[in-house]
Amino acid sequence: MLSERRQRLIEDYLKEVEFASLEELSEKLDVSISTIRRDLTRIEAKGQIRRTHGGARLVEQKKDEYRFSSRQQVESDSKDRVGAACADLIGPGQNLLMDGGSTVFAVARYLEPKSPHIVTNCLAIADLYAGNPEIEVIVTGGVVYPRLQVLVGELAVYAYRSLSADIAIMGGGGANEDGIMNSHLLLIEIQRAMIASAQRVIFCLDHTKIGRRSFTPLCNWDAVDILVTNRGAPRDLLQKIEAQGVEIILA
Amino acid sequence: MLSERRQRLIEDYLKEVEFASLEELSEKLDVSISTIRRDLTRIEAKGQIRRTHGGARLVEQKKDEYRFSSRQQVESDSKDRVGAACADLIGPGQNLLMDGGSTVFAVARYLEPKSPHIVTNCLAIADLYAGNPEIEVIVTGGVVYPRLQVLVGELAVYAYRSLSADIAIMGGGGANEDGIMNSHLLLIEIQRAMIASAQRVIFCLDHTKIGRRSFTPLCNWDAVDILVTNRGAPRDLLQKIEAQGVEIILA
DNA sequence: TCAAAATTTATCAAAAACTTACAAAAATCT
DNA sequence: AGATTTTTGTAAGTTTTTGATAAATTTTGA
Repeated sequence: MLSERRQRLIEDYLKEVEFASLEELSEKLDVSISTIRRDLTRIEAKGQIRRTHGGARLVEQKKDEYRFSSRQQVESDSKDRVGAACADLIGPGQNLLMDGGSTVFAVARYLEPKSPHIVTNCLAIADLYAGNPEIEVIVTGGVVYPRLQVLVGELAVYAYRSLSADIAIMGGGGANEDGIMNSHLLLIEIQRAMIASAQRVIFCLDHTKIGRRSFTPLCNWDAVDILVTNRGAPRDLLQKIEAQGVEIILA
Repeated sequence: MLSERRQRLIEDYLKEVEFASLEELSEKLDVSISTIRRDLTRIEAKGQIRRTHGGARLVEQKKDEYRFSSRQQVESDSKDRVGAACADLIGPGQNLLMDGGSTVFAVARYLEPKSPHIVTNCLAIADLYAGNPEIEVIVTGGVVYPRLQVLVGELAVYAYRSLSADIAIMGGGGANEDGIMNSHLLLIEIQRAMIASAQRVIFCLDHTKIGRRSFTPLCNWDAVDILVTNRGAPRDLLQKIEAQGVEIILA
């Protein structure tokens, strides 16, 4: 049986029963438990289900308001892998500052098991965990920037300035050997406040962003502790970045 | 058995019987008391149940204002009419402060033609117009109050305090001839800041709220300019409120 | 109020489940 | 057909969950 066909069947089955154990799926589809594990990991990356000890459960679908309709689709596989790899770096109960943007949102989707404390100016992230009492979410406040569904302006900057956190998880519009760039001054103002308030700074940029230019310089690599990206990013550029003291993680 | 499946079963069982002892659950699910304890602790963290000595009981659902999903259905027709009537009071381009709660959300749904400027601590309202460039939405910031979809705490109060607006549109848990009440101190703190920053104060309370008590007094009728409610509210009570200088609008 | 009984919390070893690494099998490409 | 890539199953080591027990706490009943 083709793996893709099998994964489709698993999804369908989970939509019926909500939960399934690995053993149950293994018997039903007549493949080993390991194969089921791998399948579930892949399906999870697409966001439809969530793995648990011993099985998997269906993720209740949120309203489609936050679908990042245009961009998320394009490189969603890369973003997902970067998101999962970045989430691995987070310890349980840490204080996180989280940016807007689809890549950072992909990180957020994998954070549930870490029970983090999240401060964000991204409405989608706030919504993601709004009903989950195990995860404390603080929203910065600010003016809603319609295109990106993030909060910008004085209130947002004020909120980030007035606290300190373990880690800032950020995205960007592009990066080259000089540093990171983003598309809008309003966003940069906020990201600078985040960098200033966090002990460690992690940037998540899928491979399409590495080597791409954007409008305004945000910061140079001195300010960055870790860069999470995925295979496909130009090797030579990554080496130049690494030489500037940035730890690079390839998903 | 999967731990997550077991926890779901415990929830379901408690919804039937309201209370169950540890021993009872242990036998029924065929796991040790220790395991049941751990399960209950986890379920409690989600807010569905409360542990007691020797067992656990279902948490009685609050019948107050701030409870979206379930409550919204029940009196949605009343709330809708109140919402539409309140929206009629708003002029184009006015600055509004908007509370959380399902009745105020109903108002928000009718506001689009007015192109208002909205300041809110309610995530649902922020979502509603997040993609609409014609309506400026400012989010106050604050800690997400789980499953109520509102932001509370210092940041929210700070945001409301630091600006002024034409109208505050608010909800509440109940009202009688002495004034308006709500269910939680955190909410009251915020509502008081809203009242202080708005020129006019409009309360939207469907008929089930008029004459009902809630936990904590919020304000008396002096602070209120307009009360929007619907037919079905007790006449004598409305007259007493009107006598205190409140304009009453019956949807 | 005190002491006995019951319940909870903390701790630890065993069992179950997870991850990673690697070799065999299947599928795809040249 | 032969080489390369992808997929699958197995095995070793790690983590999580579970059940049992002892110490601390709360409740009960005189």
